[in-house]
Amino acid sequence: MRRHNSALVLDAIAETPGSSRAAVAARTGLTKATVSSLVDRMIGAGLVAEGEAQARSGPGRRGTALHLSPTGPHGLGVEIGVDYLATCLVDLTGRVRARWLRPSDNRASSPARVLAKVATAVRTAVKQDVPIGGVGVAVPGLVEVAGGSLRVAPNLGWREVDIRGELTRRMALDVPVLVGNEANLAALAELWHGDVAADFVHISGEIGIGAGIVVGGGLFEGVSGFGGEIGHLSVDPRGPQCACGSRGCLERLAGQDEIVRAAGVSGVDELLARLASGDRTATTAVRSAAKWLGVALSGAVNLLDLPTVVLGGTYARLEPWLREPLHAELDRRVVSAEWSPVRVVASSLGAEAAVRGAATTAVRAILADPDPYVNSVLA
Amino acid sequence: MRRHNSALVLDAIAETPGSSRAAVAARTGLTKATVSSLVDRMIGAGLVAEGEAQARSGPGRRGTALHLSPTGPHGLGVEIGVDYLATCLVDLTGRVRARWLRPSDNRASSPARVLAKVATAVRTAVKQDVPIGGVGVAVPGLVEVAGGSLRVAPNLGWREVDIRGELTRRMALDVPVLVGNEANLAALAELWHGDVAADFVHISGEIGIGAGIVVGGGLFEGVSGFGGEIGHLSVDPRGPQCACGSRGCLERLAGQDEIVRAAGVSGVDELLARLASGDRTATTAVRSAAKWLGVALSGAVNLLDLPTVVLGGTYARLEPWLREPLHAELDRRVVSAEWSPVRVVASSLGAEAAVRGAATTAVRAILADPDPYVNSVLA
DNA sequence: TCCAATAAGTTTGATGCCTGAACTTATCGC
DNA sequence: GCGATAAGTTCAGGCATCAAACTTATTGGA
Repeated sequence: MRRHNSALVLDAIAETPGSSRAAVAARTGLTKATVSSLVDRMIGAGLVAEGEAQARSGPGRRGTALHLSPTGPHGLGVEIGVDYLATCLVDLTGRVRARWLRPSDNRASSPARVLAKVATAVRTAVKQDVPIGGVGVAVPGLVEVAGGSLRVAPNLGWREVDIRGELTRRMALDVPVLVGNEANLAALAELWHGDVAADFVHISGEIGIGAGIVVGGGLFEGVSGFGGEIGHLSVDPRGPQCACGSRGCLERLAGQDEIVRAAGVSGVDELLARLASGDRTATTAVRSAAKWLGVALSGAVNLLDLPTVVLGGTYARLEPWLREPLHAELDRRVVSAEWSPVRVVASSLGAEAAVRGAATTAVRAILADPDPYVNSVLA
Repeated sequence: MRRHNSALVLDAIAETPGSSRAAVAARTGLTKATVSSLVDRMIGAGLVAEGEAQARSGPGRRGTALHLSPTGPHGLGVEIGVDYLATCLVDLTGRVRARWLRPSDNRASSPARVLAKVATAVRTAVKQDVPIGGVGVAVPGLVEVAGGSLRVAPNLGWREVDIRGELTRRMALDVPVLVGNEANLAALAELWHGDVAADFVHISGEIGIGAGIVVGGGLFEGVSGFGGEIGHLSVDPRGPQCACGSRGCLERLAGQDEIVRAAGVSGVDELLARLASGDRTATTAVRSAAKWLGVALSGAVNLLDLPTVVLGGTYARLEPWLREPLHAELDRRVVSAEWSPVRVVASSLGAEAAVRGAATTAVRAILADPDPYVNSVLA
C-alpha cells in the first residue's frame, strides 16, 4: 500500500520536478495529507529535496518546489567494451556527474583480470563523496538478467562469466549490481534521456548489431533476458554464409564491417567523409545496408506493433543516408503502416548511451520502488 | 489493498481447485483470517463455491474444498469467421458449457448485417439461465484493442467497423464487450486450456497466418493491439510477389493456399490423406512451408527470447510433417538455442481455439480483478 | 495598514484492511 | 471417550489512507 503510493508520488515528482505537495496530490489522486507524509519520509531518506517557494500569480500561499535530491543515492554505470572500459556516475535525475573512459583490450584479457579493473574503477568512483545506490554493468553479449551472469559474448570471447557474483565479491560495496546487454541498456538510455516516447525499437550497430525493444516505457527482455537479438535475424535465407552458421543474417549484410568492406574504406570516419562528398560506392553500400535493415525492422515492427525505430551507435551517424531507403522499405512491408506510419529517428545520445543506461538503470531501480530504500535508510 | 489480495486469493483457488482456506493462506502468504474474510465475500458474490470436506490421512479437522463457482458469471465468446459464426459459453473455470456454430458467408454480408446476427446469437445465449459476465469477440483482422474497433479484415473485406460500439448497442445487455484478433485469442486459449507454459508464440494458419505472442503469462499486444502480425513478415526478399504489395511474405510462401497449391490437392483433407500415404509432392510442399515458417519463427524467437513454438489451426494438423524440418531450421538460426533449445508442439485445441479464447478472456477479466465485480454484486 | 480571499501544508480523528493470538470446531487414533 | 492435530472464526491492535478542520503564507483591495 504505502510501497505502491511511495512509488507513485516519487514518480510524479520525477516526471514534473518543482511540483508542490498539493500538485502531486492532485496528479496522483491521493490526498494532501497522504502525500505530505510520504514526501516527508522521502525527504528524510534523502531521495527528495525541497526547493524555493514557487512563483504564483494570484492570492494564496506559494507551494514549496519538490525535486529529486541531487545528493541522494547515485548510480554507477560500467561498460565493458571490446577495447575499452567506461564508467559513468549519475544522480537520481539521471544527470551525469562524472565519467571515465580508458582503453583496455578486453578481448585479450581474462574475465577475471578485466573484472578486477572494473572493481578498481568502482572503488575509485566511491571515493567521490556521493553515496552509491547501485551499480549497472553493460556487456556486449547474452546476459541472463535474473542471475546477472553472462552466457556468451562472442566479440569478447567470453563464456559463462558470473559478472554479478564476481563483482560483488571484488568491489567490497554493499549495493545491488545489475548486469545487462549493451544494446538493451542503450535503448533504456534513449528512453530516459532521448526524445522518443515509450515504445520503440532501438537498433545499434558497432561490431555486432543489437536491438533494444522498449514497450510501454519498459524494456522487453524476454524470458531469460536474451530478447532483442536481431543481429542474426535471417533477412536473406539464400544470402552469404555468416560466422554463426546460418545464412543471410542481418549482421552479415548490414553490419558495420560489411558496410565498410562494400564501400572499400578503412573505417567509419572515412566512410562518412566519402558519403559527404557523394561517393557512389559508399552511398550504394549504405543504401544496401539500409534495405536489409528495413527487412529486419519491418519484421520486428509487424510482430511487435511499435511506432518508432531509433538508430543508435554507428547507425545514428549514418542516419542521413539510411533514412530514406529504410523508410521506403518499412512503408512497403509494415502492415499497419497505413494507420501508423513508422517513424525513424537518430539517437541523440552518442557512444555513451550504454554506460548511461547502465548507470541510470541502477538509480531507476530505487525510483521505481523507493519504499524498501527509504526503510533501510530510516531504520 | 483488498483489491490486490482478492485477486491473489482467487488466483490461488483457480490454480489449485479444491484447496482449503488454510492452504490458500499458506500459498499466498496471507493469514487465515484475511483469507477467510475475502473468501466469504467472494462466496457471497457467487464467484467461489465450497465443495465437500477434503480427505485427510491423519488427525485434524478436514478443510472445506474451495473452487470457482460453476454458477458464477459466464463468458460468452463469439467468432466472426470468414464463412461461419461461432459462439461458445464458458464458466469461470473456462469449461465449455454450450457452443453453437452456423455457416454464414460474412464476406458477402455487410458488417451491420453480420453484427445483427451476432447480437441475435448473444440474446439466444442469454436465455440459457446462466449469468453473463462479459462478451468476447474474435475477428480475423487488425483490432484496435483499447477501443474495441476493427481497423481492417482483409479476408472479410471489412474496414473501420466499431464492433464494440455496434454490438453494445444491439445486444441490449449491460456487460463489457472485448474485441480481439483471432490469432491472439487462440494463443490465449492455448495458454489457459492447452498444456504449455507461460511463454510461447502460437502460430495459426487458416486463410491468413497469424501469431499470438504470450509472454509471462500474458498476451503481448503491442501499442495499439496490432502485435503478432507475422503473415507478412518478409522471409525471402527476392521471393514471389504477395497480394500485400511486398515480396516473399510468409503467408505467400507457407500459407495454407500455397501448400495446397504446391501439393496439387484440393484442400487440407486431401493433403493429409496424401501425406499419410507418403505422397512425394505433398511432403515436399509441406517441408518447404516448414522451412519458411522456420525462418520467420527463428526471427521471432531471437527477438523475443521465447522457449516454445505452438502450432495451431491447420499447422497443428500438419505438425507430424512440419516438426522435423521446422526444428532443424530453428536450431540453426536461433542464437540462444544452445542454452534453451526451442520446443515445438502442436496445439491440442482444435478449430475452436479462438472462440474459446474469446469467451475465456471475458471471464478472466473478472478473475484478474474480482473486487469491483464483488462490490457490484454485494452492493 | 489591515483584512478578506485564496491556496499550501499540517493536524486530528475516523475508517478499512490486515495481522497475530486465542478460541471453537471437526477429525483421527488409541 | 480423550488427547492430539489441524481448519476455520473471532477479536483486539496496528498501520496507512482519508476527510475535514486548522494553521500558515500570500495577494489585492478597502
